[in-house]
Amino acid sequence: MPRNKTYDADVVLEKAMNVFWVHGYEATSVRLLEKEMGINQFSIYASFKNKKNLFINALRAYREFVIKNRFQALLEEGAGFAELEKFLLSAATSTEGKEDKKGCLVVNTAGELGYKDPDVTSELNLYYNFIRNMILKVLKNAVKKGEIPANTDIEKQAGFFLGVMQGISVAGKTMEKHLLQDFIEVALKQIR
Amino acid sequence: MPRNKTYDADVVLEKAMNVFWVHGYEATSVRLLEKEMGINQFSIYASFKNKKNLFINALRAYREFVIKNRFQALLEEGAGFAELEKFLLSAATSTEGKEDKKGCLVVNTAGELGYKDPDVTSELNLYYNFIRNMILKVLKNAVKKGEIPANTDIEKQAGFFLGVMQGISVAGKTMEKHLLQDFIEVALKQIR
DNA sequence: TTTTTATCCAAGCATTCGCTTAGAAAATAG
DNA sequence: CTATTTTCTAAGCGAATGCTTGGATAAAAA
Repeated sequence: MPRNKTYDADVVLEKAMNVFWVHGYEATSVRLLEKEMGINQFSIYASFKNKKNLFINALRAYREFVIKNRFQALLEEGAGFAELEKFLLSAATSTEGKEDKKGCLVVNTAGELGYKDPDVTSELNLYYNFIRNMILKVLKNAVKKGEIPANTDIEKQAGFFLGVMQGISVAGKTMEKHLLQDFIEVALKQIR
Repeated sequence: MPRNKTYDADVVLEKAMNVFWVHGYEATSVRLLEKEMGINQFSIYASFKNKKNLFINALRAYREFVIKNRFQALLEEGAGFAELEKFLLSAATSTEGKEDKKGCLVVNTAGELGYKDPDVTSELNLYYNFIRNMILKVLKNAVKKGEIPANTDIEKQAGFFLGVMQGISVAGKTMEKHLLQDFIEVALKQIR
C-alpha cells in the first residue's frame, strides 16, 4: 500500500557526509543539506530524525567510505610496512590540491565538537579503535616479513602511528607540504 | 571630553578567547559572548568591529597566552631537549582532567575553519611558524649540549615535532591517556 | 477502479542569528 | 556650572536557524 521512496537513503547520506566534511557541523544548515542531498527537509527528518542524528549517521558513513577508498591496501590480508609507508607518504601529497583541504571528517569533528556530545565522542572512538587495530595488524605482518625489527614494541608503535595520522590530518590543512613530508619521513624512519 | 570605557579591551578579549576555545567559532553566539565578556553587544562591536574580527583578535590573544603560560620554559635562553621532553610528557597528562578537554584553539580552528578564510589561515600560520622556530632553537641547543646526536637533521626534526604537537592537540581530546603517552614516548625516543 | 497509506512539496512555526539604532548616562573641557 | 562627546543600556532590525504541519501526489492493496 505504501508509496515508495524516490531516493536511496544511503545515497543521500553520502551526499550529506560530504557537506559536513566540507563545512563542519555547525556551519552546515538544513537548507544547504536539502539542496545538496536533493531531497526536501521533510524527507530528511523522516529518514534521519534530526540534524544531529543525520550527522552521527554521516560519521558512520565516513568510516565505511574511508575503509573502502583509503585504507583498502592496508586492510589486505598480508599488508605490512611497505603498505603503511606508501599510505603515509601519499597522504602528504594528497592534500596538495588547493581545493581538497577537507582533511579528515573525524579529526575535524574532534576539533569542533570534541568531548561535548557523548554520542559523537563514541563514534569518534569507534573510528580510532578501528585504525589502531588496523595498524596493529600491519605492524605484526611487518615483523613477520622482517621489514621491522623483531623486538619492536608493536603496541606502543600502534599508538604512535595513530597519533601521527591525526597529526597529518590537521597539519595537512595548514602546514606546507615539505614540513608535512619531514613529519612523515621521521615517523617512518624511527621504526627501522 | 570623552567618557572613559568601563572595561579593559584586553581583559574582555581574553574572556572572548576562552569562549571560542570551549565552543569553537560557529557555536559561539554574540549573545553568549556578551554574557561571558561582561559587556553589551554595542561595546563588542565598537571595540572589535564584528564577530570574525573579534575571533581573529582572540587567536592573537591565544598565541600570547600560550607563549606566556605554556611555552615559557621552552623559550628560556638555554632550553634544550630536557625542556622539550618535559613539555611533551606534561602535555599528555594535562588533558587528564575531564573538564579541560579544550585542546588547542589553533588546532580546533584549523579543523573547523581550515583554509576557508584567508585571514584566519594566516593567523594559524603565524602560530605554527612561531612554534617551529621555537623548536628549531631548542634542538640547536640540544645539539650543543650533547643531548642529541650532532649529526641530527634539525630542520627535519623541527617539522616532525611540529606535527607531533598538532597530533597531541587532537589526540588529547579523544584518545586514551596511555595511547597518547605511547605516541609521545616514541616521538621522543627516535631522536636520541 | 477504488481505497488506503506513505511520500512528497511548500509554506510557515517559534527561536536565534549577527548586527544596528535611539536615547539615557557619565565624564571631561571650558 | 554648562556644553560636549563618548559609552552605555535596551530594544529591535531583517535574515537564517532547526523543525513541523497540511494538503496534494503517487503507488500498492483490495
